Amino acid sequence: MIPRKYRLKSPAAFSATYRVNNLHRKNGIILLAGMKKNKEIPTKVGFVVSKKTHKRAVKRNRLKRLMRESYRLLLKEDRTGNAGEYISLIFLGQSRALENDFKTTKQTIFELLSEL
RNA sequence: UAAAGCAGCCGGAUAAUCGCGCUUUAUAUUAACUAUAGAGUGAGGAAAGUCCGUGCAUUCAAGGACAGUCCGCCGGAGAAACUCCGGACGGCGCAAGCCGGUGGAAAGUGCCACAGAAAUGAAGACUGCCGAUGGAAACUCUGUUUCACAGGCGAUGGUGCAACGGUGAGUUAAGAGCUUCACCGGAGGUAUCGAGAGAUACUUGCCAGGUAAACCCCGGACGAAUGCAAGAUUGACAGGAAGGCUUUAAAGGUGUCCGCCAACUUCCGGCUAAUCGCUAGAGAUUACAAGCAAUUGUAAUACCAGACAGAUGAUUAUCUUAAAACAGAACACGGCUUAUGAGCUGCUUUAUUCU
RNA sequence: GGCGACAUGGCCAAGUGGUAAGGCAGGAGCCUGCAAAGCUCUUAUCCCCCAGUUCGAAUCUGGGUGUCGCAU
Repeated sequence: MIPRKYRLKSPAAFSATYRVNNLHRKNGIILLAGMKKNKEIPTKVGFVVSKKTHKRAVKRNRLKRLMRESYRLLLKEDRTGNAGEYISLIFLGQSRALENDFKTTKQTIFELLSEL
């Protein structure tokens, strides 16, 4: 789990990020990036796996945890690419990504961040 | 040994590193927020489905009548329940055992397609059986056949899920539960046993479909509505509609009516943030006692998730044969139902073999 | 998390316990010189699934699955 100050929290922030519509897809995971920042604040991240993706809460939570852990480790290793230039990021999990293990998920997240 | 039945257990553990939620302590900061460090703690047997029942909260009412909803063998347990335990009866199984929404169809109404003479009304139209009497025919002339018909009968009709108890015999002109018989099924009565559901025995020819998971009748239970996104507090922001003089109609609250409450103001609607609600309980564990059991009582012990974009993850090692199945708390609790992995333990039944 | 509704041919759908209407679409035929229109015929043996009640269930009862909605 990542610390609280790096989390995207308010519904308004989520809808603002969706409006920018800066999409990157790979391997069942979609990355949405918000606007570029003009002052020094932490980049906030949200993780979403909708109920339409899978009915069971266990599998949805599993995917969210894997994505979170991947981002946390990349943040710690300082390998997030240009992600620091954006105000907010959202990772959207889709049904294709449900079966992936941790290593695959981490590699996917890394490649997505490199595309920014 | 094999095949079954019942009851119960487990639902990974330990360590290290990197991390997260909550509580709390210390330090920094005037305080709060926040940051750092330490300590404690952190998903299930179904947390699920939301199928029942409660607590809790708000609004209305606290009265009466009607309606409505639910339940339905007996006894017990329980806060209550489409709940549990013990029994009765019925069904299934060789058996251990399992399953059952199991009051009333003779209070009434409805429905019973097609087929069938007829589908509920105790009908006897029809098809039939018998044959007093009268007529006719032929002959072998005590009679036989045939026609009409008063009457007797309810056996015959093969359709249907179902045909007015069933099967066989007797009786008879023909026949029939026909107070004739045998066996069987049901119903009533009496006696005994049982707390009761009911059981057993004797007896009465008493025997007149099914459906109530159709309306209904009987007996019993229930304040209603809305659900923690209930609701309370604090702070900031900010409305909309109707009526207004009289009459009529309509208009607020509870299922309806009466009644009652509210009536110049009433009704509707809030938005945002924070805090509370929020977890010490019809609770958990252990022991003892009562009871066949469900369950109850007493004592001791500890406090054991409480989030709000929503906490349990990642990597490695060891153990176990293997670490897998179903699956994630959101106010709480009692049940039911459904999903599910690898096994283990105990008892019981049946079959076979050996002693 | 809470509350509620629905499921009938390929599509839209009616159906109060007794053979599952109708329209559109599809197929075949008639008509026409050829088409369109019109006419005739045809397509449900699992009425979302599994049990139960009943002689008989799309319909009644219980359980499950899926889809959609409400406060938003």
